[in-house]
Amino acid sequence: MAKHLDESPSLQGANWQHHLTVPAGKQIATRSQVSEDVFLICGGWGFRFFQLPDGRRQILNFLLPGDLFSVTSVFEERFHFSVKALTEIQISGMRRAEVQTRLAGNPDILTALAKSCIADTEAADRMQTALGQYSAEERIAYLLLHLMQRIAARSVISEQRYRFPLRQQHIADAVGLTPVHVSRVLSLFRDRGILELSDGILKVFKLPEMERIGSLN
Amino acid sequence: MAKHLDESPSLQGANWQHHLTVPAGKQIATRSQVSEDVFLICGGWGFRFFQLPDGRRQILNFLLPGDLFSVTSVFEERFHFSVKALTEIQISGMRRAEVQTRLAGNPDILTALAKSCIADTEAADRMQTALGQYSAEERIAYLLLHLMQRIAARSVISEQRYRFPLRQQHIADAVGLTPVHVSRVLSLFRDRGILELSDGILKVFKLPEMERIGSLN
DNA sequence: CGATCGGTTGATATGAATCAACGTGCGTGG
DNA sequence: CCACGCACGTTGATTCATATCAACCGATCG
Repeated sequence: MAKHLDESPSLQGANWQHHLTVPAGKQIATRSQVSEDVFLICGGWGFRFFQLPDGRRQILNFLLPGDLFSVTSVFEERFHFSVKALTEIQISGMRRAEVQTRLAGNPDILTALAKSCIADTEAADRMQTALGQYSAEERIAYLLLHLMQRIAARSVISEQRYRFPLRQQHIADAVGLTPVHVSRVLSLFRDRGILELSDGILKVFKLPEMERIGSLN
Repeated sequence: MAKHLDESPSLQGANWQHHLTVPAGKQIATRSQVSEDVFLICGGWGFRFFQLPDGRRQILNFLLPGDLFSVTSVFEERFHFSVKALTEIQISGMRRAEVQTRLAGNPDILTALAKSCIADTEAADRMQTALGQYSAEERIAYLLLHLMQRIAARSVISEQRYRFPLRQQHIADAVGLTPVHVSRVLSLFRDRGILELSDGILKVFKLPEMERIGSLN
């Protein structure tokens, strides 16, 4: 990645940090790739995934503004996953060495990282549970609820209308179903008046019903 | 937990750390429980899991000697998961406050925690991929391979014979299948001469074949 | 000796995958 | 401006993988 960046020498003293904009659909990082930088999402959506040799792909999570690609990249120079832009996306890269020296001198950063680690671990555990134990309906409801929470934490939402840039293929790859089955389940939810998802907008009509289906307690 | 421990006042100055032995099958920690301690497995096997209200259970991972229950417990006093002893188990509990003060003064501890976090995250990502994308055979082969690696990292193994205390129910709960299907798949592996699993011993006859089935690349 | 637990096996049911066709909107190039 | 291709979603028919239900076995234990 770092190779492509505009070093922006005009901002003197800031060469440990850089920003860039990536178009929708572009792959940003690849498994096994080594990078000197720790990346943060500043705007737009991305996702982290594993690509299997036979074409199957598992989306591990979606990256929203404020997310690091992964807490692990603060310590590990090699990605163990790939990352793609879902929408056009702004990312900020910071030199790992710089992040680490700041970390050593500033306990607040450690606290922030720890918080992030806790949140990621819990989210991963819950998703693992959803994939291992849940039916198709439950998984999809769970994914939507989880993303709604994350969206709502970042922007005010009204009338249960969420900007929602995932295609059905992304939902499928995240919850381990085929796109056609995702389509069927979403149609079912629509028919039952629970929610509607189209044109990048998710509208929720029966939140309690949705929680009954997809909440992981 | 801490309530039950023998405070062992004979070891003066060591009241920030204590050890205990737990019998097989006993639950050690429960979701939402608060603890002052960070726990480490010293001997035996345990597992971390989510219990769903309807009885379903997802085993998140298995805990082997040297493992913390979770890196997150160093920072978070509340467990977001439950833990059970699989075999009889020895665990060591350390006061979180003490761990944190040591952490502040000793970068080696931070490095160790970071390593552990990286390993856990990668393992979780891989397991998530297995659950989302893999067939029954692939999942079981993957789980066994993963555990074999972890066992081999802790003790010399010879002749591809592993001490393996899981019941089929545990395998089922870890990979999201029913015990009867686990039985069928294991029988199939046995019939094909790939491996044999019984009496707490896993014997692997065709490692390459197993890796062909269950390796996550 | 009966009860319980863990595993095996067979018959059947079911949820999701697969295969295929079709519709719609959209961008692109003629 | 139109025609075409392509991405995305929908729907129907069928297949397939795994779950469910049930019976049974052997070992272990009180």
